[in-house]
This record gives sequence, structure tokens and C-alpha cells, in this order.
Amino acid sequence: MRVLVVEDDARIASDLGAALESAGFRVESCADGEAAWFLGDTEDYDLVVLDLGLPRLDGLTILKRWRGNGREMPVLVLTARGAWTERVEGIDAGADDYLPKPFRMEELVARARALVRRAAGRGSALQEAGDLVIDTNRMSVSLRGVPVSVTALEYRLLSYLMLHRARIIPPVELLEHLYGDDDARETNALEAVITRLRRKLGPGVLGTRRGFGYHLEPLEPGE
Amino acid sequence: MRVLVVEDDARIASDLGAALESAGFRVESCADGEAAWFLGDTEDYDLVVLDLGLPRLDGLTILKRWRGNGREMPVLVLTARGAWTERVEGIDAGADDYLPKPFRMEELVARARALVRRAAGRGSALQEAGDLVIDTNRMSVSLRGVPVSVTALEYRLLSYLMLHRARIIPPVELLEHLYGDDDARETNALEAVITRLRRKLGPGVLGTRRGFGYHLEPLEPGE
DNA sequence: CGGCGGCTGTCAGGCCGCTGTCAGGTCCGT
DNA sequence: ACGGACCTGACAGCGGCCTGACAGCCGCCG
Repeated sequence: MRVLVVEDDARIASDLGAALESAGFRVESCADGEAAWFLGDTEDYDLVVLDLGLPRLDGLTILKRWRGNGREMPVLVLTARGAWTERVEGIDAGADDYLPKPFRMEELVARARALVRRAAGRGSALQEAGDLVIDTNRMSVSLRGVPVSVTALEYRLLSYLMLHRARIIPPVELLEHLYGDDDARETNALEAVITRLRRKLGPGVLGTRRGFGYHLEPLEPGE
Repeated sequence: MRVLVVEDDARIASDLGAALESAGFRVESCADGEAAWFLGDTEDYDLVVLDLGLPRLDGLTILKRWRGNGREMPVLVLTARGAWTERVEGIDAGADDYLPKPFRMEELVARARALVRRAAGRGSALQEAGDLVIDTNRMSVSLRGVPVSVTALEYRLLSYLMLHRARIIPPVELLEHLYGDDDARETNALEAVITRLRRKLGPGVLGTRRGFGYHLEPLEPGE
């Protein structure tokens, strides 16, 4: 996690840096507006902490330029106490969160963490198990990087197995999930789906434990 | 048991909260999508009850983001009556169960309990006795760290002995547990299973007390 | 509207591992 | 030493599971 701290007050900057570092961030600092703009525009940060009162180039302007250039990293804006207009402007400029000064370091760290995590949810939401990767946003599946086309039903099955990949899933539970109607199916619809999926995914992905249920293959503790 | 209720209709939310609380849950409510997403992403709940129609941020989107971020708590989705597509989408997004509105509170509570129970087996659910370890998630057995492949019946036998490892289990009780039918079996099916298990586990694991029953080996109270 | 193709449940057939049964053999308690 | 409780290996039937084929359903498109 790489974070850029833009703050001209040396004492605050050093406090911020210390707090964020002890929270596990890799911190880079910058006191000058022009330099900050350049860094944020060219480097990749997971988070920027941006003070608005800066020499040479206003914080809001920097933020607007970044956004205008398509830079989408989360930005946490520090505003002076009660400067309400600044807050509104900050939002308009594309800030993701703001914190009025003075603030407690714990709160800043908490918000920083939340922002980073939230930003993670923006990209493609990937879940993986072994060679299999499913993208829950695009509802797509790929195996060893190669996309595999699956039907809606097959996708549901895979995504459920993926979500509960730590367990063995008994057939009843899968049936309940795929079809909802809890009237006991006496058919082998499930087996059919499994077979068709296996044909697409090849061996070594969908595992069966006779008498127990199904699971995604990399299930560590042996056989 | 901590549960998050995400529901914008105040009346329904309060009914839900009351029902779940009287069922022994600790309830937190949230009517706003953005806030719900944040809570579910940063707090740890044992269950989330999620209504799909929300202001600011759609329930399905929230769910997908949670899953994409690796949040795996059980989620019970509330859908509008007859909105079948919603149900399917909910499953696709990673819901563990869903309930069409309107519903009876008893049913919701029942399903909530079931979900929590199911998810309870998620942490390292290891039970051990002596050198023997049973993983109830993976339904696997290992001896001195070495995985042993057992059949469904053998597994049930072992897990029953494990559960009651403090005492000696008479054969009738085991038969009853394994086969249900209480008509006294005059066969030696049980002995056969025991023998096969002993072959896999080696000596010193399954003990016999002639005339009393079976037990797992390290039986504390004086030999 | 009618044909077409993809999706999916059903059916029949088959494989093979699991499991009860049987026929002994062994061990323990009395 | 005897009887019964228990063990064990062999074996055959069953049932869980797999698979290919087929048909109904539905959306798509001309």
C-alpha cells in the first residue's frame, strides 16, 4: 500500500507519516503543490492524503487536474476546521473523503484503510481457487488465464463452490441453492450440470467426494 | 451472534430487528446503501439480511463488492414477490439464501439460524483425540498429520465416536446412529466397518471394551 | 410467425466403490 | 476349556455417480 501525503506543515506531515507507516503503509511526503501534482499524476498510489492549503498550487486545483487526467486513486482531503465551503468544493473536485483539522490520528488511519478497501472493490472483483478465476462483476470465468464460457446455471454453481471453497458441499445444499424449490429433486439434474462443466473445465477442477459432495479442486488436506 | 439488517422500509426494518433480537441475535440496522456497504466491508457480522431495493447503492452491487473483497459472511437476500429475476441475480451475486417478500417472521428466523449454523463450521473446525484429527469442513480425517481417506459411513462412525469421546459407545447406539432403523440388526455390519477402519488407521486408535462397546483410544479415566 | 440454436431437465445405461453378508477364525471371561 | 463376543477376508449386490442422447423451452432473428 503506497500513500502520498501532501502537507506543507512539517510537523503535521511527519505525524501523518509516522501514523500511516505504523499502520502498514509505505509513505511518501511532499510539501510543495507543484511537485505534488507531478507525483500524483505520474506515480501510482493506493491513496493520497491531501491538505488544501498549499504553496504555489492550490490543493483543489491539483485534485481537479488529477481527475481531469483520469487519475482515480482515492483521495482523502484535509480541511481547516469549519471550512464548510472547502468541504463542498472538495467533493466537487473529486475527493473521496475529507477530515476536518484537527483530527485524531486513529480516525485518519481508519478512514485511510476504509478508502483503500473501498477502492479495491472498484476494479474487477476476482475470486480464485487454484487455476480457476471468476470475476463476480463481469460474471465471467477463466482457467489459467483463458476465458471459459459458462451458462448462468453453471456460473451459479461455480460461484457457490467458490464462495464456500473451504468446505465440501453436499448435493442437497447445491440443489437448494440452484433451484430454490426445496421439494426433493429425485432427478440427476445436478450431475448433468457437473458433467457439462467438467467437459468445459477439464479434469482437476471440480472434485467429487463420493458420499459427501463436491468441491473446487485445491482442497489442501489430502485426498 | 451479530447480524446486520439492511432495509430501507422503517417498519419492516423494525419488525425484522425485533424478531431477530428475540431470537437471540444482536441486531444492527442500516437503511442506506452506501453506509451498508461500508459496514459490511469493515465490520464482522455473523449474518447479513439484505433488502435489494435501496437508496444510493443497489443491494446487488453491495453484495458483489463484498464478495469481490473476500467478505464471506452469510447473506440472506430479501426479494420482492415474484421478482424471479432478482432471485437469480441474487444467487449469482453470491447470496447464500433468499426470501420473497412478504414472508412470515418465523421463516426468516429459521433461515437465519440455518445460515449461521452452516457458516459456523467455517473456521478451523478441527476435532482431535490422540493422534486422530477430524476436519468437519473438509470432511477429512488425518492421523499424525497424514491424511487418511475414509468413506462416508466410516466418517460418520468416527465423528460420532469423536463427539462422545469421553465414554464408551455400545454397539446398539452406533447402529442406531449409523442406520436409523432401530430394528435390531442381527448382523455384524458394524464389526465389518470397524475392521475396515482399523485397517486404515492402524492399531491404537479404535478401542474395544468387550461387552460394552467402542471408543477412541486415549480414554482418560483410569485404564 | 416459424425456424434455429442454446440451455437444461430427463432418461437409460453403465461403471465402480461402498457395504452388508457369510463363513470361518480368534480372543477373552468365566 | 467352553461359549459367546468379536475379528477378518472374500464376495456379491446396490447405489452413488458419470455420461451421452434426447426433447421441451425460450429467446433470437429473419
